[in-house]
Amino acid sequence: MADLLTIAEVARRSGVASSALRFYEQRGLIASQRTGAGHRRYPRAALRRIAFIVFAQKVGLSLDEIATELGKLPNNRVPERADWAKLSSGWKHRIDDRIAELERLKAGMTQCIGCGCLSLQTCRLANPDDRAGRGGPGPRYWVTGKR
Amino acid sequence: MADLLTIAEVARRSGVASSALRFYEQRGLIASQRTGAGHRRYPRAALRRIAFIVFAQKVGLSLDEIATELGKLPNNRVPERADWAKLSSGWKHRIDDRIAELERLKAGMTQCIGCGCLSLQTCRLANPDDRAGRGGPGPRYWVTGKR
DNA sequence: CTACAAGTTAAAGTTAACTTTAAGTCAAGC
DNA sequence: GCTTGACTTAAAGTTAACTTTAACTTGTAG
Repeated sequence: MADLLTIAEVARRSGVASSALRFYEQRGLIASQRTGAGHRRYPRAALRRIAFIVFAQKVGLSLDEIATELGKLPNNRVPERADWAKLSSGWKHRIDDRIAELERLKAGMTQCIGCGCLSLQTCRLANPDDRAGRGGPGPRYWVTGKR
Repeated sequence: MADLLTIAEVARRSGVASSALRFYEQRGLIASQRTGAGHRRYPRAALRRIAFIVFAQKVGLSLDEIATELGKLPNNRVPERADWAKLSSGWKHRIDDRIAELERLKAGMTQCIGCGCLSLQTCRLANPDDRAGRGGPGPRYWVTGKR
């Protein structure tokens, strides 16, 4: 078992496609050594870094945010357990916020829709951040960005 | 106060941009009458339909799915409270699934990362649907589609 | 020596949900 | 008669996160 992994091996073991790995490298999320032929070789530690990326995505972080997080890791040594735990410590709040929003929506299904008040103007459940209140063109509205 | 609303009025009252309303109409999610000049006019009931769309999006439905749901409404009369409630009854399960996934991720932050097992191969938290197990090129993988 | 599998790059394509732009119509006010 | 504001359409642009494609290079097996 070699110490360095090919891109195909990393793809198989992480479940992340080779094309995605190249894309991550291009975005600066991961790095690789090169063989004489220009082929990528990954140290075993890369797998954990990739796992972190997948995990963070599930939590809802964008690749830009993940890149920022990864930038906080020490670059003079291989990160250890405490380093990873430190990065993910802030996620709890984010997850809780999202769960709270979903709970609110769930309550709204029976209460808001049930009572017939399904109106964006008045209903705080459908319109918690007073979306209807914004005037002017303003910044581009992204549904995914709102999540 | 007129019985029919212009697109600007509907946009202001719903918080949904005019361009989005036209887009929804193009997608068959909403409909409008036209004046002699070809301008759109909306009956008051359209506001509730639009509110439903916004609400459904927050729950996580795609516009395609919402279109399907809206197709289940009676078309021989204006839908009433019971009709709307019926449509949204199935959302609870969906919301609960998503909440469960988030809870799992939250637990994984302290357990999985904390214990140092952050590995896509072995960890059921980061890899609940055995993502790493899929072989071959397979269908296109969309992060958003997995949510 | 020739196949073949596996790797490389750059550039273009994909998806959802809209927004922006360009070019034009129409009624009302001055 | 002309400007203004609100509206129309069709088509192209935007964003994130990748995938696909095309053209090419390398190491290894036979």
